[in-house]
Amino acid sequence: MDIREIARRAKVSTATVSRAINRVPTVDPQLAKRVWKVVDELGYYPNTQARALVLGRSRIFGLIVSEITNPFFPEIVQTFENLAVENNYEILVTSTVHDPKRMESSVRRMIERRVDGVAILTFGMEETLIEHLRFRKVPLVFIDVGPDVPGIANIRINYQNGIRQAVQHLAALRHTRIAFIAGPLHLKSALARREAFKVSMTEIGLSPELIVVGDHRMEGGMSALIELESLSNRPTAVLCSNDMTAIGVMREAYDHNIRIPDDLSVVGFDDIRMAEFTIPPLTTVQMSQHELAKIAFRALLNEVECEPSSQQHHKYELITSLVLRRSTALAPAGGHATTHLKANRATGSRKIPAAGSRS
Amino acid sequence: MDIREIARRAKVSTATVSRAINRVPTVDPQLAKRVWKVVDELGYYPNTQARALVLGRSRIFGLIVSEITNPFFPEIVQTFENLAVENNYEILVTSTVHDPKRMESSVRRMIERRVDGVAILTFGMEETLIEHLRFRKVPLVFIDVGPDVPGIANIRINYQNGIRQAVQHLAALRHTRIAFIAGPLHLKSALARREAFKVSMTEIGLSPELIVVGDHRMEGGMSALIELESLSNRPTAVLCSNDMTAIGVMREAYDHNIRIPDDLSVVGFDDIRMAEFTIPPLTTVQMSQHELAKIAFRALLNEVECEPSSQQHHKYELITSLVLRRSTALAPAGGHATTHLKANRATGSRKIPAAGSRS
DNA sequence: ATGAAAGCGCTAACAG
DNA sequence: CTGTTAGCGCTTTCAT
Repeated sequence: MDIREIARRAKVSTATVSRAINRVPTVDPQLAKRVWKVVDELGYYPNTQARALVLGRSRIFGLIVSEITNPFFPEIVQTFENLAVENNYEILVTSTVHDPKRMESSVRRMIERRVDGVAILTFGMEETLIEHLRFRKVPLVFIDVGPDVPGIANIRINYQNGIRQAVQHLAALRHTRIAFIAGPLHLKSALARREAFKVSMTEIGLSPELIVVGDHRMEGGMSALIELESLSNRPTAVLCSNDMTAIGVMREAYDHNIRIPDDLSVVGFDDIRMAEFTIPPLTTVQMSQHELAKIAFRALLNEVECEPSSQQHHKYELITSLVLRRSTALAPAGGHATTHLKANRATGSRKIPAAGSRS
Repeated sequence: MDIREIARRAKVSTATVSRAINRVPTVDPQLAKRVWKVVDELGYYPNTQARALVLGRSRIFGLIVSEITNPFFPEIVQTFENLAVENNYEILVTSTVHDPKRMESSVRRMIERRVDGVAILTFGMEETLIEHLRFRKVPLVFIDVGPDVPGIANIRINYQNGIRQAVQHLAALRHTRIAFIAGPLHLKSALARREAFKVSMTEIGLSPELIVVGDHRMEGGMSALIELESLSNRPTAVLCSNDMTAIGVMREAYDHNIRIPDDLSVVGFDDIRMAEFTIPPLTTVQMSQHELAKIAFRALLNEVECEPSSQQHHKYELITSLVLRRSTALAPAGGHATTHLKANRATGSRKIPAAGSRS
């Protein structure tokens, strides 16, 4: 069943069918109705591939993510898809799963399907692969790490804002020994977060010395906490480079009978959905996945639908900001309202040897 | 840059280029090499749309899920994609987000893009939409709820196995008042789980009377726990229709100072990734998302690549089974090793009024 | 073994 | 306003 069949049955030419379907205004309403009638009766759907072939535009946007199973991404994919549906686009999602081979195949598949644009929302990406896309003049949008060249939209993340809020929130809670668990330092995003922590601490006269490095996974958070707790000047609060790390910290704390937030305040970063569901609910720096996806999609759409003459600024920014939940409290050493809780807790045994002089 | 350009530069016909690229064995190795050289130099990638148009096969599989943000699905999408990449397929993922309009657009998009098959891994789906697909003879695979007609593969989920294990595990721990928090009962899957619970209880001489209904979301688990705790014969263990419900139960329990598993054992269903990360780690019935995706993909591939003559049985089964973590313990009323913990806990205040005679 | 040419389903000139 | 027709980039007979 193709456009010719419709034409035959409606007793018009294929051109008219095409025009009717695409709602070209100049077509006679009588004929249009006749066409639509047949279309509906037969349940005809135009073949998008053929259409793409002649139009030279596929109406597909590519979306490359690190891995869809990372809780940071599903929200992004969903928003991206919603926007795509609204605008009659299709999306082609691929995960790189941190594998160079997969990154390559991701890019290849995008090119083969002739996508109209690609959002690369991934942590780290081979520059050479990007060249393939650039070479073909495929509109691109990057998060955070994109090369700073014309024709490429970059979404800059303002890490400083949210991290400053987090640090100041903790400071206001009388914390002075605030630790930071960094992510893998070969990632620009992890590096940027750590730097933001350093300046935020320095700004308020605290020295950012308690920094250990994790891996942005729960395991890294778990071992980081152990490391931190074995220090002589243990922290009373810890800011994590992402939420999974914070979840690892809370899990390890649970195993060692360290109470969150009474004994230790913890703050995450990202605000993944799960952050609401942890015990206790996680106070974290939000980097809105919804906003991010929205900006990325708009950037792509803008690049595609507008003339290349109207070269937009190609600069987009995403602000981060703290969302308060229940994983932070007044510093325990201060002798405040939390004191009785501390006393209560003292009956529990902490399994990590206390090298320093807490309590 | 198209196949003609390659042909021109390699001084062969487009037919030869096509044959070389598709590794037709009869092509002269000399020529093939010449072609490949040009292809590599120019970075040529064949246009998949054009290819699909002439071949009549898109090499795209559709994957319809309820919502990608539901933690049950990302794992499935990832596995499905991995398999697709291995087999040179593309995937077109759409979420229905429980919206009839979106279900319709999902199906329409699948048809428009001429997918070679669709896996409908969703909870509930309009029958009429499925007709559109069937009408076009698109190979289909369903989870659990598919109509039992030829040409449609069905993945039957064996709920009974895992749920029986869960119930017997709880019973072995001396629990007798075992509650069940069901999912939305208009879903076949939720219904099946509840039925499995009923027979599992009955099998071992326990009456399945403590059943309340949730919504498969955290909120439902939270209010279900409140409901359960206000009963005169409060349960000592609760089996949940899915993991999100269990997480809601644990969260509500935390707020009311009910300790898991000391005061209340909880078991989930699904074994989503998050189940490992909860506090405490959740004992749950695993319904392997990895296996599910694998079966679905194989079913589709089988349907597409094999002659319709070799009508396979079209029946696939996924077994569920219990995975033990740390959210279950001996029933508190039994006077066992947990007693001292109970005494300890007694100092904490339970905010839900104790209507019955626990303690 | 290779090339010429037809055609996959659709849209957009162009003519009428 | 409508129809005829020439491609879009590719694969595949059918000749050679």
